[in-house]
Amino acid sequence: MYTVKEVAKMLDLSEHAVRYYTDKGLIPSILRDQNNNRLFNEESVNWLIGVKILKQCGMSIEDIKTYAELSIKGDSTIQERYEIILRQRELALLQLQEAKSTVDYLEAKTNYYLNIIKGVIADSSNPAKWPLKYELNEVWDTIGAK
Amino acid sequence: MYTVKEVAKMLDLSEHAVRYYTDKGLIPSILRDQNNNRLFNEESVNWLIGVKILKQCGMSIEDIKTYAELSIKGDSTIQERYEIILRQRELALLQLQEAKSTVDYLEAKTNYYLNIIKGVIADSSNPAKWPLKYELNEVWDTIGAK
DNA sequence: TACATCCTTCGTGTTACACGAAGGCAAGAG
DNA sequence: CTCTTGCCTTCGTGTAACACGAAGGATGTA
Repeated sequence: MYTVKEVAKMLDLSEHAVRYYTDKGLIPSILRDQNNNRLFNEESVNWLIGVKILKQCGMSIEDIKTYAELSIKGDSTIQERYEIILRQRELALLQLQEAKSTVDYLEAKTNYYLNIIKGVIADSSNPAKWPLKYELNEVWDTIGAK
Repeated sequence: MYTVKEVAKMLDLSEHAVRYYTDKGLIPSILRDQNNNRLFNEESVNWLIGVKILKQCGMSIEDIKTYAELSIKGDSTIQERYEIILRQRELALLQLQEAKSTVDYLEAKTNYYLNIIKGVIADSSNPAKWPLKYELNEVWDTIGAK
């Protein structure tokens, strides 16, 4: 049996977050002691782990709750759960693509700055007047145009 | 000269977002007509493009504002801007790693469900009692353990 | 007994907008 | 010359997922 503080430390979550999850009904097996303090047994800890993982996958609290409720209902909901995970996977793939473009863009931008700092681009014409446009012309047009 | 509606459509932003950015001071060159309507010239549009890109890179409005203000100051701030972009690149790399793990996890989970649905795992012992733990034992322990 | 430490609930603050209300201005229809 | 339409404005509240702090109860120790 663990307290909020203990599970928070165990799972590297904030105590606020742990209370928030329990209050939102994401940990159905949560217990209370005689002073109304939250108590986590092994099952509750496992639920919390599941919630944490699905959150890291980008699922909203609402969706996680839906998914958890389906899990409780048992095998008859497996198809439905599968479809939720499928949709989430599609989202994750999109996010992966975006993360890649972002890294590419920022790499190009660091190189752009490195060149300026090293003096490779000696003539920075009129940067004070069009600072962002200047960068856009140099970097964004080549990278941001995909 | 473009109205809010026009730039919003041009850059695929919501009108709400465009007004929000101007109100936050991210578009210093923004103009107003005699009826106080926002008007965007080419410079303002370029600023807006820059803001949009940095937002996609995961920068907060505050950080974008800081960066924009440095840009206005001119060449003397190049080093500082470079360091901001460097830090942002580190963040982006982290996010890329997370995105990869998330995709991996969700791929494994879809396969897990596919196996169940295809009946490969015939004995689902006591899933109603430990639904999430069941999944955790099957999938998370292998993937989530990194 | 006093204090420190844990827990609780409750209420507000945060970010980056979304949304709707209420109203100003201009142009075309009748 | 009004009426409607359509754009724009500001202002105010709602949202997600917590963070944070206040106020207060129960417990343990000096």
